[in-house]
Amino acid sequence: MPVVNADIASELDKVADLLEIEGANPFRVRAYRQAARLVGSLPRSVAEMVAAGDDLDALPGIGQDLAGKIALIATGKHLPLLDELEREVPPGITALLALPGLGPKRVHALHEALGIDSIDKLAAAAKSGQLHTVAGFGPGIEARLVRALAEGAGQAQRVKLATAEQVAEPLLRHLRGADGVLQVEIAGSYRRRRETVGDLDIVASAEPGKPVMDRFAGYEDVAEVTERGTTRSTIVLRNGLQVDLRVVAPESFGAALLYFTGSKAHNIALRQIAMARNLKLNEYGLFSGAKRLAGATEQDLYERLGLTMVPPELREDQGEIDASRQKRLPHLVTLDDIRGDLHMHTTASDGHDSILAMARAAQALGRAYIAITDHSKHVAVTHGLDAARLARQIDEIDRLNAGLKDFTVLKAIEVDILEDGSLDLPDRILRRLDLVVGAVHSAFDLPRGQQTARLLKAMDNPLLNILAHPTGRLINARPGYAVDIEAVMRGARERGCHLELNAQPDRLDLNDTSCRLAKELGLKVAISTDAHATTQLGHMRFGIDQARRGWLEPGDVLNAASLADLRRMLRRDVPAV
DNA sequence: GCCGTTTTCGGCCCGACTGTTTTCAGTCG
Repeated sequence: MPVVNADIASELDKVADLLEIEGANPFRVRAYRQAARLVGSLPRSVAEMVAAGDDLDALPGIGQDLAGKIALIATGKHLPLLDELEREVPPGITALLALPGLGPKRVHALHEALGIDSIDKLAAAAKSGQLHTVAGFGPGIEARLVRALAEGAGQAQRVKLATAEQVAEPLLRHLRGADGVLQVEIAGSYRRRRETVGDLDIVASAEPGKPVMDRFAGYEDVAEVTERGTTRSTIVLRNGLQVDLRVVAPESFGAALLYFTGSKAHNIALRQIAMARNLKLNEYGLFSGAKRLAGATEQDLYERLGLTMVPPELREDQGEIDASRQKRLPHLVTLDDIRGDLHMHTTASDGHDSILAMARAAQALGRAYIAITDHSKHVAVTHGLDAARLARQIDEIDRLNAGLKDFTVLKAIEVDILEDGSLDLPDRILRRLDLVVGAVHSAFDLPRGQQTARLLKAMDNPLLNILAHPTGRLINARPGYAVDIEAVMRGARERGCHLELNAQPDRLDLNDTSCRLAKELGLKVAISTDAHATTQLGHMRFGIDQARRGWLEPGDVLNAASLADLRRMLRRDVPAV
């Protein structure tokens, strides 16, 4: 069982947590945190890089020492440093860091004074009123901890982007209606379009002395106001989502938006560029001494730092700063580039609308073509199609196309990839289709090698064109099946197959880092809605968000092509490479 | 622990808010 990047990242984070509680050099702690973040976001398997003899210390922020430690973890060995730290600091203690108001110093103090090394012991101490006997713990902090424990804090889960949008947009409108408000934008990971968000960061500019904070705190959906200042306030909405609002003067709006959009790593890199020029960058602007050089817009700030404006989706310190400096930023795909949609269902299987309804709705969204991809028979609960029913659907689509103007419905299927890698319908019927989308809906728990071989075997069938939701993950609900995604991508490229970025907000599969890997490997990605109703055709935008985070340009996206070009690229007898 | 057209040593992003304080440490983003 190979060690996956997320496991390595979590080991490194654990080291950072424990070092922090021990009071280690904060920059050493940061080095571990940055390494964890880097490893967690690498598209390639670190275990495989180690096996291939790649130099890990060529990675930014990884020196000889960390390279050695990462290689150790990647090969399944124990990290002596971690063992040592766990002897000194009880491992359960790190869970305390997740509580609001508890950082390394206070956790350390609690452990020293009362021997608290777990949430349970903290709860007991709070209940018996011992907490305020610890130096630095007054009634305020005690009350806050008691409340957090009662609410089961420490388990806050990030919410899906689409879910966050549902509460964010009305709040944004509420703030825009406030007296004296000039500009309001949502920043943070929401603006970077991460697949999930931990909280919302809102930046506003306003005329001085206007009651914007009152408007914010008085929002009807507020459960609690946890911080209330003149320039910064924090509320918790009734659904548990925390929202921060920062209000600045108009001349600082761009700087504040830049700062609160992050990511943190991107900001730090920008500040270092500013420092190298003897300038100071903060949320109020870019300064030379006391003189403000820029601040009203992000564009000005980037330009004064010798950079071109970086789209928020790329601000992860993953090479975008160098690309910006060299004017080599990608021209990211936009919703307007999308010409078609290659995965959707109808009433024939588990969809809610007819083929014609889906076609009309897609055309109204500006698409020129769609593919109808109902399930095949193996997914019985969806009333999947057998060969005979698919044959009738083919005829129905032919008749329908004859009556459509400037729009084409492609005959297709989402055929099940069975456990042995064979397809759920015979070639003789698949051959009559315009394209074949294949997907796994069963046997999720195969060993990694076997799952990978299953997908490669499915793609061996020259009738298969697109591998749908390639990892099978459901955000916040189910990890993907174990699979060597890079091997699948290489296999797809050799065979002239393509991979899907499923745009359902709970799938987003391929994810952003896999998209970037696909691009590096020269593989085209189909961004598809997998719509089960006309209303879901709009989910395309969530797919676009992740594609942009994955640096994809229109030329990397299969369904940004015209129908004629698409048909050419779907031909398996002429490999794309 | 990392890193280097100012450095192989001495730096490492910066500010707001809270609570517990009499001028600031800790936490957070």
